[in-house]
Amino acid sequence: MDINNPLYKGQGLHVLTALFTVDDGKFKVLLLKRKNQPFKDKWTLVGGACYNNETLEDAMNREMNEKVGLKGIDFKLFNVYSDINRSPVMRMVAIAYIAVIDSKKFKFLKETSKAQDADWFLIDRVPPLGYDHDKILQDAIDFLREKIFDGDILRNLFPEYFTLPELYNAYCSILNRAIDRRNFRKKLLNSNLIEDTGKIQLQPGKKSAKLYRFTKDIKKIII
Amino acid sequence: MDINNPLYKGQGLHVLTALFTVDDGKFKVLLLKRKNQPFKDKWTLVGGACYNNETLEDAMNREMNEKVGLKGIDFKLFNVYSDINRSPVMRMVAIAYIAVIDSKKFKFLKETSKAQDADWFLIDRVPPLGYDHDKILQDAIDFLREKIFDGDILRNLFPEYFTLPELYNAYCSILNRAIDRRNFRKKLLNSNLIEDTGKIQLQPGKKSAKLYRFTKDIKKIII
DNA sequence: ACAAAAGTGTTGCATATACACCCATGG
DNA sequence: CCATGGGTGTATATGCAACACTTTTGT
Repeated sequence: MDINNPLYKGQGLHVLTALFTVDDGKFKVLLLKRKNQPFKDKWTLVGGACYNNETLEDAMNREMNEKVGLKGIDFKLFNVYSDINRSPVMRMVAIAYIAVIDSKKFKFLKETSKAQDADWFLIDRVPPLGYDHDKILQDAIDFLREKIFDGDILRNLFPEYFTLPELYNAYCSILNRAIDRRNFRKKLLNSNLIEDTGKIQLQPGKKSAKLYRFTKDIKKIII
Repeated sequence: MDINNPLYKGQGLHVLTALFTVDDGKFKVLLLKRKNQPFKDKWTLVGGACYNNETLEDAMNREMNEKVGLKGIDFKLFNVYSDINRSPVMRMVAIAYIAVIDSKKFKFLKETSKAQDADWFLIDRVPPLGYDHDKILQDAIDFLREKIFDGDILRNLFPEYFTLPELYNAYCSILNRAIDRRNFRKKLLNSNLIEDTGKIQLQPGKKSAKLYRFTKDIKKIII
């Protein structure tokens, strides 16, 4: 390739994550309020520009830390966005990831040097977003709902132990519909996705529940 | 973003397609022999750099035409590759697509201004490729085999009519294993992926076979 | 005793698999 | 009549959906 061809110049890469949680039975997405132009003061998904000396995954980890103070999040690629004018600053192609985390174990920062605010938003109370993030978020929701039974995409929502009713409620919240409890138990227990830990969770005011965990061997989703 | 930050400069985008066919019952991939540096004289997948005034899809169509003279191919995203040194020229992130076409209807050019040679290679007779295309090709094969029953990814392999035995042979070639013929028929005919055209193909030396076509409404694969 | 949540089985239906024979055609 | 390849049905197993009652615990 001719590195001096002007058609190759001035291209950049965005990395973005639609970062979800289920908190108090509610399906939510983490948004941040931008501190800088473009789209200053607008809410967007978590992300930013990839440097030329890092992989996309490294960039996503760095941005997650810089913008909202989160580290060690697993994310999965789900799409790529390349409309020429999706950024008003320069040509930026967005690589879009999805992640689901436990909002009690992964605490975001309300303000950082790169964002003036951040918060969990109910999925049906999302304000208009900057860039093309409205569409990207909707695609991410569709992707998550489509793939939720196909792998361990909820692993980081329950990084340690969990009871089946907890997992069940997370599924129902994300899918926004009731699932049959008995069928859900059978399906999950017959999969090799989760395993019994032998431990019991004593719950005040409730019957005790068995504790499960995600199995170590990752069952990957091919995007 | 600070457009003058040197960390944002000098990034480029590759678009690549692992372009497959089934020809004479053999699963093959289209490779081209590079005319220019880097990797001059090496075989690679079809692709090239994306310009800053076109979408990735436009770039892929243009490269497909420039490098091997093919137009109007449908391709699907399957992965992204961002190792920093995957190109020796500059930082290039590769967006990788997959496509399957009818080698009798889509004729490639042996030589173009951008490639000194091109050819279909048996999938198990692929020479060492330039860039990281060996890995990308292997990922593409895995993806295709994983998704082959989930959508119309073979639509362009049979752009018009086809008989069920023809489709059956394509599946077996790609999967590299025998499928039960009766079960294959039931599965495909019960799906709404293909439909009977009412036409019959008279075949010299064989029993006539019904002709089918892919249905219009595309059943999309969420990548 | 009652309220709240955990836990458990069966049946019917749809889909996937395994498997063998008949039919049409050309030579 | 035979070789080639197209076309078909049945039986079994497995996965999915619908459905209600019992157990534990705290109040």
